Amino acid sequence: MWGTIPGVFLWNWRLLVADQNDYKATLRLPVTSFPMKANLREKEMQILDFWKKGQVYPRMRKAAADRGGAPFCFHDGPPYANGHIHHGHILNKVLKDIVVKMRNLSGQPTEFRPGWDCHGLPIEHAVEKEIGREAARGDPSALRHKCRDFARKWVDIQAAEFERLGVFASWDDPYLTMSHDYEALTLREFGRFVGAGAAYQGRKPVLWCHVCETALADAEVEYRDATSPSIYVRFPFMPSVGQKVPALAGRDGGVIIWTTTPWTIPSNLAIAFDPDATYVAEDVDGDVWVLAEALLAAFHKAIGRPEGTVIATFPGSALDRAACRHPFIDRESLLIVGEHVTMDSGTGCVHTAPGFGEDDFVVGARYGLPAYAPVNHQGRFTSEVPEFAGRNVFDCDADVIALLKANGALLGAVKITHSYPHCWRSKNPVIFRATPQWFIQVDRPLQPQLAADDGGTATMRQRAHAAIEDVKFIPSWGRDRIGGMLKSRPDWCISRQRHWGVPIVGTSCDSCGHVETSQVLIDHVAKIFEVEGADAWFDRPLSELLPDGWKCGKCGSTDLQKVKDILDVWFDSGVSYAAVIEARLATLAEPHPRTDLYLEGSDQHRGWFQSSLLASVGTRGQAPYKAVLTHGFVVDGAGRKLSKSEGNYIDPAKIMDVNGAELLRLWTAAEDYRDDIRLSDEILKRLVDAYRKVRNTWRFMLGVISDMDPVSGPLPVDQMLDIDRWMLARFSQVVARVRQAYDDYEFHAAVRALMDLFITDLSAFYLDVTKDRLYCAAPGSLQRRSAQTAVRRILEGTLSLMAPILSFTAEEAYSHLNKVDGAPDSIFLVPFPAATDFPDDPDLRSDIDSFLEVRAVVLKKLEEARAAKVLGHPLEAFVTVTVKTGGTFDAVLRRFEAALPELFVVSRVCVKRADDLPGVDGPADVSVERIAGTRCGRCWNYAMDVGSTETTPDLCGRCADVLQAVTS
RNA sequence: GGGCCUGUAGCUCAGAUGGCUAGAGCACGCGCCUGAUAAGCGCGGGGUCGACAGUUCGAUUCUGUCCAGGCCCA
Repeated sequence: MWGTIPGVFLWNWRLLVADQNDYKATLRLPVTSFPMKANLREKEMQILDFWKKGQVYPRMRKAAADRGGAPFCFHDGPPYANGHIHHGHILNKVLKDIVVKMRNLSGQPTEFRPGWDCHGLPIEHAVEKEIGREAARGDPSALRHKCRDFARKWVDIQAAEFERLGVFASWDDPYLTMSHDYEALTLREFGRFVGAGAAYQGRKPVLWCHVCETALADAEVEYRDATSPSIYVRFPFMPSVGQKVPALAGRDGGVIIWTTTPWTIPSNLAIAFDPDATYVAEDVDGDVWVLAEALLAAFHKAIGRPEGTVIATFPGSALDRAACRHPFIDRESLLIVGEHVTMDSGTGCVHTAPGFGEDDFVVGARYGLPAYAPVNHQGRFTSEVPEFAGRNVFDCDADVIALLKANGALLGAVKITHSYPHCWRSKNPVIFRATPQWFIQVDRPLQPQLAADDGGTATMRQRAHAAIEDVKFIPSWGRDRIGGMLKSRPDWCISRQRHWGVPIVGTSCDSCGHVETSQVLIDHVAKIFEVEGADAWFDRPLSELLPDGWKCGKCGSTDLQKVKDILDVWFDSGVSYAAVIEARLATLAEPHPRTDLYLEGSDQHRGWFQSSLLASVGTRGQAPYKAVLTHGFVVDGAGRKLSKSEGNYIDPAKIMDVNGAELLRLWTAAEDYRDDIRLSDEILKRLVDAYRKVRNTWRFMLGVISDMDPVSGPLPVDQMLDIDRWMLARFSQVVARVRQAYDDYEFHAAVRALMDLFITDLSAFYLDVTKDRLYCAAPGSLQRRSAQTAVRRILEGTLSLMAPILSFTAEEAYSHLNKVDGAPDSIFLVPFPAATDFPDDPDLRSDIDSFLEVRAVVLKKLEEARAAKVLGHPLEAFVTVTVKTGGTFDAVLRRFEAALPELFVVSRVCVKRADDLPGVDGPADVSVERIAGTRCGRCWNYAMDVGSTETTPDLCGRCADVLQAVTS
């Protein structure tokens, strides 16, 4: 153990008779080496060391396995390997730790294999900053090796920080998304989608800087004010408009759009309406204009023309799939509807260029519109737009406006200043530009064998919806949340134009430009990755990576290049089920094994919960998990998000420094994680108080039982006193409640049930009223052993039940317990008690409940007597209780009559009975007076028989007997 | 702006198919003890159940709107 002495106390028998005036030495006061002051900062380090050296985590799992429980499969979601851990990580990992410990102690062997997400932009950025941009661009291999070192460094740091919290996990065997086998598997999983035909190349607008000639991530964009043209443009009706809205049949007119990027007008393919908003057609000097009713006045003010006469009113949905004509290109502009249309500004008719806007792309895709983007990587128009070919798009704004004007389509043009995205490096305004990307198609029918449950015809989206019906969400609204996102999500764009990740393995042909990949190619390269990692794709020439005979599938050329894209990191982590869990579960008899639990913050409904679901449904036809538990975010005492700049940030390192990790563990468990969980100084203070209560109560219990031999000391239950048996019966209720709370993942309810036990039942009642027997009764007497038996069993039970939460303190207290030979050396090897381990006695519990009602009256009367200075200590009281003859309370007091002074902690109790209790509201009429007589010098009771023994005139009969027995 | 969620004493949490003066523990106040002592015990004060409407004989509990806050989108 770690430098403490087990709490066996050797009584100094000679003291018992040393001084008749100092009877204190003849009492059995609590004795323990378990200190009151926790000194957690140092103690936790010793305990961590004990756990590590003692192999407690693996032995805990083995102990559960040896007991034959069904394994529980938990899967850790990988945090991102950059930076120190913060509150969110702590909350998440401690919750997982509680689950893992609770399952093991319940008898289900459970492994916690931690993981880290190692690829991706943030790490690439950090490294790029370190080595300089040019170096990073020039040598992707070197960049990747630095990224690998960087991620490895943070994995080690975070692992140490997590371990410091007392989290039991396989820290020396984590899974890393950058390990060779993981990278090989990630590629293979991509290969499965390729093999199934579910992965395709398409185009999608991404943020693009034409100066840097590169795609940008959201994080690489900063918003600053810019001046842009603001124009209103009329798109002339085509006949289909009149067919949809009869009032417009045969009329000249147009739909009015507004935009601040005139250069995108040549790429317009559609105009989007809000399907539920009201639109009007107004006659303005014989021409009919269509726009949203809500923006009519603002529009006319902007163009400086009075409103016309409204000739028709209709919902936006009325024009769905009608069409207008492009103002200067011979092309249709389809009228469509989309939820993204707002009435904030413009006309409610949104100019839609799917190649140049995210929303435009998504809504356009729904109508089968292509991501038309006739602009090259330098931001210049291609020859597809002959009017502007070769010119930078921003330089063309004025000419587009002029062209519109010449065609009579321009209704107004002004300059506005607004917030616009800029490249964080070149500081230039960026554009959205459709570029070639790789996608996983969501609405494609799955391979029939994967959708067998749905008759073999379901799409991936449909199958995903069906799959979550069979998942338990905790809380249950998680299903609605992920379901809602699933419903409207576009195809999964899995490519990134970056270096630090798993490459999309494929070739592009120098001769014909054909880009291709296949499952055969991928599996071939994956074999190389298994040995060398994904770095091989960057380090080796293509010729060494291709299978024999690989050539362009279109023209047969062998002049090929590597595809340069990498996979989205969400794909990496999304396949973790396949990488980490699947092989382990394959040994089970279940036909479609799934992980028992995923446990992450609620932001992961969009993140890992969903990427894992899609990755698994697309390749296995089922969800990877049976249950999904989500927790809220850490916020301050007022419910606001934590932020260093707001000054409401409490540094977790500081909390650990002052109060130890234990307090953060208690905080995690005590708060209801389904909502956001709050952290403030007051909350921490309250938790410190609660912690001390538990610690002191354990300390007292350890002290009280220190002289009882754990083998020969305890009494059989049927020999125990009523009140001690009651305590066990009450504890059996608590065990049931706590274990239920654990099973339901309601840790705060478990904490509450245990705290109630400690405060209300143990400290304020049971341990208080038992003190007389524990201190004064003869060592080895039935009275003492009866109480000690109850205390010991409850101590052991609560240490075990509390261990998943107060892991450090439970372990520490357990080390101070005098144990049976061969007893486990760690509390984590002691299984949870079962409720049935403790004999319930409903009649006894009910009687004590009634008794406690009477006790409340007595306590109140004692308080009144104290206030009136009639007495101080309750042992100075003589209590008379009058109850109604034949009632419940009569029977109850009769049952406990002999023990009443002990149970009220007073010297004498007289029970009277009456047929009627006039003016009494409550169970009994109670009166308190100061007791006459002499106080026993040893037990301080004012007993009737003090002085009845000649040799000890200052002792009561009981104490005289005790001393007599011990000394003779 | 949209989706999902939350709002009961200073703090953490209970609670009610709508029905007696809305509960607990802690904190706070007052007191006791000094044989759990940087402990232990007792008593007490404290809430317009986020706000406003509606349904109802009756709402904190149901419905709607609003306010405040959180996550994810836009």
